[in-house]
Amino acid sequence: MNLETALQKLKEKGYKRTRQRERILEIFVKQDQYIAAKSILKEIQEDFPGVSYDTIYRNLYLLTDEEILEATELGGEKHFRLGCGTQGHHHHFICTDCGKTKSIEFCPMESINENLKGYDIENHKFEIYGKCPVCS
Amino acid sequence: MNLETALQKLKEKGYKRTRQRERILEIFVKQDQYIAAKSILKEIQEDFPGVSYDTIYRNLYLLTDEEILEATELGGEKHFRLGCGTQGHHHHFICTDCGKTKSIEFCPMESINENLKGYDIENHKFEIYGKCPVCS
DNA sequence: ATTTTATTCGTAATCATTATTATTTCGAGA
DNA sequence: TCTCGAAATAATAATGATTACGAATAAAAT
Repeated sequence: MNLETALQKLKEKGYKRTRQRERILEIFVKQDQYIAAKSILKEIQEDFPGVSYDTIYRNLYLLTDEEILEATELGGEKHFRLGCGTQGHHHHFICTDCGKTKSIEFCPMESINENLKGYDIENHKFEIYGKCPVCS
Repeated sequence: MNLETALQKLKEKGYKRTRQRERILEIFVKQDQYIAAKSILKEIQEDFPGVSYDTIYRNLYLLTDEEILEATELGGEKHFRLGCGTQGHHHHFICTDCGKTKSIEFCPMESINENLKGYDIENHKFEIYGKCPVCS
């Protein structure tokens, strides 16, 4: 996803186009990997010294809700990356060192055969963690 | 695993048998499911009103290191349960309303057949989200 | 330009977890 | 049984990530 597509998506939902929001998106467009809130804050502070965690988290969650970003948890911290909306449903291997990912086409929901009668399934998460070839 | 086996295991390693440690183990033996540190603390405080988080975490990690407990992360909190021998590795359906979980015996890692050569796999997560029968 | 409303800033609170230090308890050996 | 040193605990404070809040600001609608 590119910057303009993401901004367009926000505009359609009635969200305002702010400099901070733009800057956050830029970071994700540039770096195709999972990034921690802390790193986002640090990078944004170069342009907006007064930016607060409130702004960072509010936007990260907003963008995640709007399915522009995807979230996961690495080492006790939430990390975010640009969504893969166009590429169809898939999962990821995630490097716990650098945050880079590799797509996994296999989806466990296709193979699962458990008795979940009465359970209303809305979503699922399947992720493999470890070290990528570069980091291992 | 039963209480005596676990205590025996600790004794062999030279760890002392304390009332708190015993009580923590009892809880896990009685409830065969993942439990958060907070819940352990609450239950222990009925017998030992002054027990501190330090004691809880120190023992949970000790027991995990000694492979008596297993740890995982659910909803941003570390959870622990008795190690294999009773139930084995499994995953969860998690209700997004009430937070209750249901065990899923199926593990996608057994069925996956992707090319991950060069990737050092350390861990994985498979969770299904939705509404449990009570909440749906 | 004015108004409306979302968004941000600055700061404080919260929550889980970890660390510190003095005190207590366990249990091995006398 | 008693004593003693090591281990464990209690009480509390610190940390780090995340969330919350009121006042101020900025985007966009009229």
